Amino acid sequence: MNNEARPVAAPGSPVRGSRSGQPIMVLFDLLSRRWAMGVLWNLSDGSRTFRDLQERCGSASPSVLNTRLKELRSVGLVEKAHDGYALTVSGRDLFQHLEPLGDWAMEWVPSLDAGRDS
Amino acid sequence: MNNEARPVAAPGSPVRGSRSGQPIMVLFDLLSRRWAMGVLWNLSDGSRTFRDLQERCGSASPSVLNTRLKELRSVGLVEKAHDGYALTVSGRDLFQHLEPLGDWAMEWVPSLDAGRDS
DNA sequence: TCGTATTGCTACGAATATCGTAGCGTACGG
DNA sequence: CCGTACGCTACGATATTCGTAGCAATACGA
Repeated sequence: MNNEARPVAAPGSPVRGSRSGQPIMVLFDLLSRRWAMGVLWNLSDGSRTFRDLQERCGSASPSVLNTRLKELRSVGLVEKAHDGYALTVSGRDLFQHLEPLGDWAMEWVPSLDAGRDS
Repeated sequence: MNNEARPVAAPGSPVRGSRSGQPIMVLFDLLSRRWAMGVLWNLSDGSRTFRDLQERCGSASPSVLNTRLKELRSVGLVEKAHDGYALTVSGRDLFQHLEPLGDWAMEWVPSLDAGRDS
């Protein structure tokens, strides 16, 4: 199959090219997988079902979504709740550091149009 | 060719599945491309040459690196300096929101080993 | 002027990741 | 039963990334 959860981290050993094994690169490696951040973001305000999550992530394919969920669960950022998936304590902790990006993005995005042509 | 800079954003229109067009999703879409965050991170403490960046990014292939650089430049986060590449003002601004992740990662990574087997 | 080193970058086939769609098995309500 | 929603798997088609080779331009010393 193609949607196996790729190993995450093992800091100090090369993962997806993060040869340095620096913690931040391990984290970037994880977060830069498709929809990883989107899942954290969408779980931030409460637990959601698999299919709900799917919609909110631009109809991401179930295989990738499931893969991301496995990975995020394997590193203890996400867990299963009786009513779907939810952030763990450290998941919420990480989200707090992601949250400011939301405000930043809202100021940044308009400046994109500025340089877009007409 | 394969290493064309993919369009970034156009908030409101679907990009790589970010159907919502929410600014944060536009940003996530950009940042989750391979090495995007790594480039920002490695440029944070001064300008670097193309090849220097390459090394620091786990020997990322030149094609991807160049593609990322094009994209990051096209959205005004990175610019060419006489001695390589450097963050722009808003690039540094964004980095400030990324930086706390470094500390977080250093506390988080050890907890990964804990649950890794024996 | 001739190496030769370094730099920025392109080319391109092979390897991976992601998408899109179909569909299975379970649980629940009517 | 029947319909619906759920979590999730299967799998071929696409898209992205890797790995390696190599070229043009610049800089440096011999």
